[in-house]
Amino acid sequence: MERKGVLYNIDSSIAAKREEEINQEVLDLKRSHFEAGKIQAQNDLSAPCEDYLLGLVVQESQSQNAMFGLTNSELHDLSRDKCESQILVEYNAVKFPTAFTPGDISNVDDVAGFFAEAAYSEKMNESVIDHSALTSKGFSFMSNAMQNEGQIVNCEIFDMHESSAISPPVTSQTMNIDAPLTKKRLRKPTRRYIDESSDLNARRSRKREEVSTCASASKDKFPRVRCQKKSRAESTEMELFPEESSCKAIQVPFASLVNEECDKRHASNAIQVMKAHKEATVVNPKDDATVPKKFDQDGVRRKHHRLWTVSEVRKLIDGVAQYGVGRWSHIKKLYFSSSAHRTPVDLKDKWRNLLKACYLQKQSKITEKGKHNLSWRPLPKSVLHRVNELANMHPYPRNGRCKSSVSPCSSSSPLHTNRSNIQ
DNA sequence: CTTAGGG
DNA sequence: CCCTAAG
Repeated sequence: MERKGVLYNIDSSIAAKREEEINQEVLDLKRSHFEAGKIQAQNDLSAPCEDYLLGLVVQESQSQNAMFGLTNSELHDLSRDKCESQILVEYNAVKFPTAFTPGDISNVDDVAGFFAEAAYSEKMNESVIDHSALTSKGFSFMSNAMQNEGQIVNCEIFDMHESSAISPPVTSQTMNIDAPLTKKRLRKPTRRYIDESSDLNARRSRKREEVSTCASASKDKFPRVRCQKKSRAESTEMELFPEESSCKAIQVPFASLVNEECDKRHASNAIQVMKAHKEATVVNPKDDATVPKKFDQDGVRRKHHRLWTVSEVRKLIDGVAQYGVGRWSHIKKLYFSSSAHRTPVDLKDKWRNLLKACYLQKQSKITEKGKHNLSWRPLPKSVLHRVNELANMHPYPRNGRCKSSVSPCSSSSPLHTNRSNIQ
């Protein structure tokens, strides 16, 4: 208020006294207008004020303006500010001690309706309308005026439509006041339910609950709905993201697991096809497809199926070529040290599967059937060829003889050393 | 702990 | 991939 400073500089006592007089006049007039029901909206609130101030200023212009050196517009602004703020602050001080601040009322659509409703709410001393309801209404009102997100978030039990739909007639206010109350009574257990469900889910180490900062009108309905309905979609969506590198426990319902496995198989097939395409020329694409593991509810039941990439298969083949079949731990240390998964047992199983695939491929080649099994089709022919060679050179212990007979020393390049001893 | 083998 | 027996 620099103008006030100007006033005080000129003559503090006179200025203060004159200001008080002006404010008092404004307040009295405004109150009389309001109580007479003439003020019903923001337009009505400001219009009489300005009209009055115009007259006041005109009147003042002869005496006070000359004295204080104030222009008409300055005085007009000064008085109008006080007119708008103080009268409302006074009312708010009575009705809503904490809900209002001066100046927030500028966008109010229906002042009279709001005040009338407030008065009605105050009249009802039933326990149903507790102080929180009143306060929340006040906050809601203010939020509506300010369009402030933070305020709206704080006011959780409020429906914006009801506020904007409030109309001056007192008869309709019972409906307006009853609707939020019933909703509130219904929503309270909802919140508890949300907490409980979220705790339950957290205890099952499943999904996290997102805090919704949405400021929409019906946001109060969202948490419960999302908490229940979103679980299915969100669970599948969450597993698509790699959690921690250690693949800590995430549990999924069995149905979800199955479906996702199917989806992953398709996706990985596409990836493998691409890799096979690349593999023709490129050496080793560094691609450990980060597929999250799956665990069962009781703990580490089953890792999610991590599909073997072509590069992994090649690494495995190289390892087998170098160390021989059966020394899976060594192969794992040398070739799969980077990947935490792929235990030696996994390598062994994969090798077994590779041999099986190779055998099936040979069989299908013999029968000359065009239909290939989809499971091993994405494997490039070079890989299968090498598997075949290694299968001949290092026959699987179960099928062939003992492995020591064929792999006495780690032959670095087993390309030509394969005699057709045992298929 | 590692490996082989069945499921 | 999981589980287990055997070394």
